[in-house]
Amino acid sequence: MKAKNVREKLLDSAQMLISKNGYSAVSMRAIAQAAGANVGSLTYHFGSKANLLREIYLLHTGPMNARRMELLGEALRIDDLDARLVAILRAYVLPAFSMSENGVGGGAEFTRMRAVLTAEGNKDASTIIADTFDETSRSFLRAISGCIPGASLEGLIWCSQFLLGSLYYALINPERVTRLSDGKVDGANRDVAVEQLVQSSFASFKNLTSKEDVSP
Amino acid sequence: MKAKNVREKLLDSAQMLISKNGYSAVSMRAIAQAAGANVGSLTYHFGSKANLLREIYLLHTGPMNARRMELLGEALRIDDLDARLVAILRAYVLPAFSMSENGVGGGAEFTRMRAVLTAEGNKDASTIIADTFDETSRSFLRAISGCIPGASLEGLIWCSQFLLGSLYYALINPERVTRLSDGKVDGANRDVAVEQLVQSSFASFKNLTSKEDVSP
DNA sequence: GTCTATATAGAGATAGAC
DNA sequence: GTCTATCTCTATATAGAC
Repeated sequence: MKAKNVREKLLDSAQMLISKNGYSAVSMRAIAQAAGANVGSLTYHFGSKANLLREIYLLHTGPMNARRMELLGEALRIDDLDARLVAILRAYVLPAFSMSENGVGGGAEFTRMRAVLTAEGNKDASTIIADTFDETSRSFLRAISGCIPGASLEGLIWCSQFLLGSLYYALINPERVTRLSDGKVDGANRDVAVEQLVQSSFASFKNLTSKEDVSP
Repeated sequence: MKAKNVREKLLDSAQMLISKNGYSAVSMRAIAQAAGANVGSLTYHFGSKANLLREIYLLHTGPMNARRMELLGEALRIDDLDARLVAILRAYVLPAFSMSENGVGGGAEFTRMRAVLTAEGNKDASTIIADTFDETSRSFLRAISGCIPGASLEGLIWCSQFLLGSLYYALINPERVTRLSDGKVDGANRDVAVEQLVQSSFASFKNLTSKEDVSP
């Protein structure tokens, strides 16, 4: 835990506030205040609010996709198709929920921020988000497809869409889990969330297996 | 398609704009302009932006939950557990995707707006959203539970969380489906989305069936 | 019931002192 | 590199004409 300079503190505060309240609702003043800095320093370091957002993305996208691809590579070495599929799904989900040691490469807060930005459909954000993650998604789609003989493209695409939606919502609204279970299930427990998500989407994907193709 | 008065037009425009861009990003001016009305008329009819949002909710929540509960009642009359579960899931999903004839009672745009508001975590919104839908969710949870012998509460809660997340994301980001499939799958086709979502979550829920309890 | 005009506050961004 | 001060624009909300 080394001391952070103002620039890093500003990036942290921005990510934290935007992931919680959305991009439009968070003012540069609020970001500066949360970082214990001044408004002027924001424009000095980043020039504009849109560019501040871009810098946050640049900090995470590369490392996060690298982690995903590395875990995917390991998963693809598994022979058993079911075990491989589970490993692939975990490779996709894990980096979205937890960061690497150096504090970049994904994590729940960054993912939650992405979820909020996607929902807002913000112009500043969409140009940045655009296809940053699509290449990785395609690699995972191919890998998943290889585990499910006879699955239709339509089914695969929709299931992967539902996987991402489930992932986002688990981070956006964990309170609902706790509330709906009368406190018996903790929505904020991310290890549990990851496992439940992996199991749930595994079942969905497996369900796509061509029904005619059940020869042993 | 009867002629709409200014008040109704303002409600429509507000819902449309907020569902697309988020609550904070949409100004009262933009809402008034989209409705072909004046800013002053907004405060006259609704008093404040927060209350405008409340009125949109009041217009939909009652009828939408009524439709869901009616469809749920029909589903519960089905004897076969698998067929019943599918019907229950469809009863939950359908009203979120399409309105009743009178133009209220849910629909994709209203649901999308709810998704965006949840993501933004907006204060004005959260007090309104709060527990408006929780009672319905609880009824569905009980009904689903009755179809899956031996399912754990934890599994049921998480699967229902993933269902809602999938539903929201299907409406928030349909472009991703189209883009990821190179145009081969149309993310905007809501009939298909509903069926894919029902099938996918059916498989997830069924997967919760206690493995020990497979006596015929 | 709907408009124009306006009050007040806050936004993003800039210039220049230190 | 970080601050203060300020410019300009836009926000919500209000008051009063029609």
